[in-house]
Amino acid sequence: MLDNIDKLIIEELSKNSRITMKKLGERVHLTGQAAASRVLKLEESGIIEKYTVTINQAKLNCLIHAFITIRLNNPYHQSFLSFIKTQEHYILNTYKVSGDGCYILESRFPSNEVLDQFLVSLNEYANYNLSIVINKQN
Amino acid sequence: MLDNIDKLIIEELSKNSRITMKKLGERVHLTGQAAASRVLKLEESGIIEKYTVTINQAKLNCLIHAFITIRLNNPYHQSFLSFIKTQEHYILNTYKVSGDGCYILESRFPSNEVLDQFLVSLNEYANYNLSIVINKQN
DNA sequence: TAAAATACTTTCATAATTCAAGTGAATCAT
DNA sequence: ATGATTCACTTGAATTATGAAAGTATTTTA
Repeated sequence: MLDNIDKLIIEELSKNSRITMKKLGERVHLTGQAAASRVLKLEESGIIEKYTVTINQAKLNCLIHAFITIRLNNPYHQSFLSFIKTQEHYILNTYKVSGDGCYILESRFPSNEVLDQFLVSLNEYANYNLSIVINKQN
Repeated sequence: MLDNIDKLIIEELSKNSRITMKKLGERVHLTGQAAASRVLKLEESGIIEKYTVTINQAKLNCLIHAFITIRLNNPYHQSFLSFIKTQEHYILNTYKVSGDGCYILESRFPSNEVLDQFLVSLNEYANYNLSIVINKQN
């Protein structure tokens, strides 16, 4: 289904999604038009989901990066999930998981104070386990 | 440092980093040229780190998405970290964390068999705790 | 083996980008 | 206060990329 050229295209777009089709074509030994039509197919097939940007959160004063494992005692998750939706400013990702917890949240906070406030509110809905990121390995 | 227009620009680029500068300008009521020069500044200041693409891993036959919490018994992490580097095909991200574990790995595997093999190898270096993602909440 | 489909190239009109020059407002030194 | 500098922007023009259409060669299908 995906040949080597498609894989190269995905690799190049992962490195820099704003590359022009012409240059992308050069990298994979195709014309810009041929590259563009392959990319269009990758989009239509849903393999390429979206083009996005990675932001240095620390420079935006979101210094605290944390994973929060959630344990819910009751089977009614909706109120917890609704609460999380109100906090979307801080929550990068919410994963429903098997294993130790019910959910894993990936989160960003500008300060310990804000994190503390969040955790106090969170505690009304769930027990949690906090892992603060010290460093992301390259 | 960042005004509202910059925030809007970051938001738009997060939604679609392949937007043309002309259209991006329209969204924030600027000319394409002005939008491009703001984007350039965001890049030079390091706030925009890179433009990338999100890929539907399931469609690439990487069906299993898991978080693995790592506990190391000994203080010599290097052999573990070297091992992880050899497995980069499966490891999306490695975070050093405070809290329950020493590291959190975000990983992708094409099958249970491959995951099993990985865990067997991993066990030579560390104890772990596996959380398989059932679902990512929108 | 003929027809159809696929993946590509070439060509060209259209559109976006980039560069240079110019405007107006805010800041700064005198 | 005022002239100079800087800043963020616009305008205009040359350069470059895109997208559509037509054409080619190879593979697939019936």
